[in-house]
Amino acid sequence: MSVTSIKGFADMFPPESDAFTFMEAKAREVFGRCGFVELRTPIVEHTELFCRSIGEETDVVQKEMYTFPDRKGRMLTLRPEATAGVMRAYIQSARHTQEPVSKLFTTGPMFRYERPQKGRMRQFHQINCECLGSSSPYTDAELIVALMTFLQEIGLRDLSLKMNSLGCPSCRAAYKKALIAYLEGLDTELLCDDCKRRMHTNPLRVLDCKQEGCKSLTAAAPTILDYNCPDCRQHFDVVLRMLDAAKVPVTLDSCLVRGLDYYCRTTFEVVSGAIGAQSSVAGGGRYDGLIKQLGGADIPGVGFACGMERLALLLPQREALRPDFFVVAMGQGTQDAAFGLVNSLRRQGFAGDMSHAGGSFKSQMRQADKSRARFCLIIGEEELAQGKVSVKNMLAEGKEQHSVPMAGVAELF
RNA sequence: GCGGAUGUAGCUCAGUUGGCAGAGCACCUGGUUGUGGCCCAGGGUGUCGCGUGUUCAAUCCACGUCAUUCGCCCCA
Repeated sequence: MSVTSIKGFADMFPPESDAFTFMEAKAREVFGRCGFVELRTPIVEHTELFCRSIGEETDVVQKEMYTFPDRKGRMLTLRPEATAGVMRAYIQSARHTQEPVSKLFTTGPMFRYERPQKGRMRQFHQINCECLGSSSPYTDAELIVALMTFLQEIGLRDLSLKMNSLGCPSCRAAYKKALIAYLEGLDTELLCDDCKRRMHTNPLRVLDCKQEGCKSLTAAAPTILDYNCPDCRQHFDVVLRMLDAAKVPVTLDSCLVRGLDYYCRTTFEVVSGAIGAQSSVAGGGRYDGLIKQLGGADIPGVGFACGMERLALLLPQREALRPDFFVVAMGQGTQDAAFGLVNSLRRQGFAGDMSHAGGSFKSQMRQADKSRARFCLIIGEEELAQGKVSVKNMLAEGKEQHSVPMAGVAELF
């Protein structure tokens, strides 16, 4: 083959494409029930938007974005995540002047230049929900319950919800100080190279390091929850209480630190033990300062993103849809009648097919079987002459078959 | 950006101290002028990823390269 797809960019045929359609439909249904409306934003944005929202120092911005100049030299970027574009659209449309709280749902492809591996593509797909305009902890809880309901309704089990509270800018600063003091008190030579650097630039990320050495060193580190100020603590307590009331099991994880700079207070992540190294299937949190930081009003928000490729790896196998019929045409002049019958049935809302290539009777019967249709509709010269169709139930064991008028076939379904 | 593994038929994979290229599945045809699945019999022109080297001879050895994949990292 001369031209192939780009590394990390996948084609999807059934059953994978069916799985994606299914997930999107379920998401619209579940989140729609929870009051979310669908927002579609462009795939390409000004590069600056992502630098300002995700954070200039993050890995995503530093080395993972698809950034390029357009024909007039303006720097554009293929969105690496959805939240920034949603915020931009929200601010640009002055949505907050039309409604006090906006609940927005969006889905589509995202792009990051990373090394592909299981559950990680360069073009990947996310389902996103953002709730803007409410700082209530009930909003955090509602969003998380909606997410867990969605995951349950697409058939996922054995997921765990990890939660943490990063506090507000002021109490987080106090925690950072304490954490740095703790880290400096350790034998820092035992930390990995990344963590030696990170402990000053972004000390919270040291907690999230996967290296065994770092893990054991940080096991006794001060916990961010202990440093949450009374307001933050109370906020988080209400969230946890509401999740408990909603029977959503939660695991507190003081090491859960999100990779994007804009998060504060509630953060959460849904992980699976069953899909390899890329185990995080959904993640999100509160980002109260983000809209203001992007030039909008001082409006709070919470949201999450859900990785569809990773969900697809966990999705239980679903049986493919069974068509209602397959028409077999045999003999002179039968193909026109068969073509008409297929169209008529399809217009009545039934699903089915026929072979346009003809072929032997046996060949057409094999196609009928392969299509998994419930009924095989046979039109031969004899049937044609009588205006009838022989109907064979393909799911029955024996040779059950009977003849019905062509106009009355649909009644059998 | 860094490591490991793997590239042989449409798919999953065998294979040879270096000597004519294999299986299962799938697909097609037939066994039955018009009855699928099960069974049986047939049906393959594969640049053995690509390039270079070693050799009388390379799918096999060496080097390079590209691709895929699993990890690291990062994140959904």
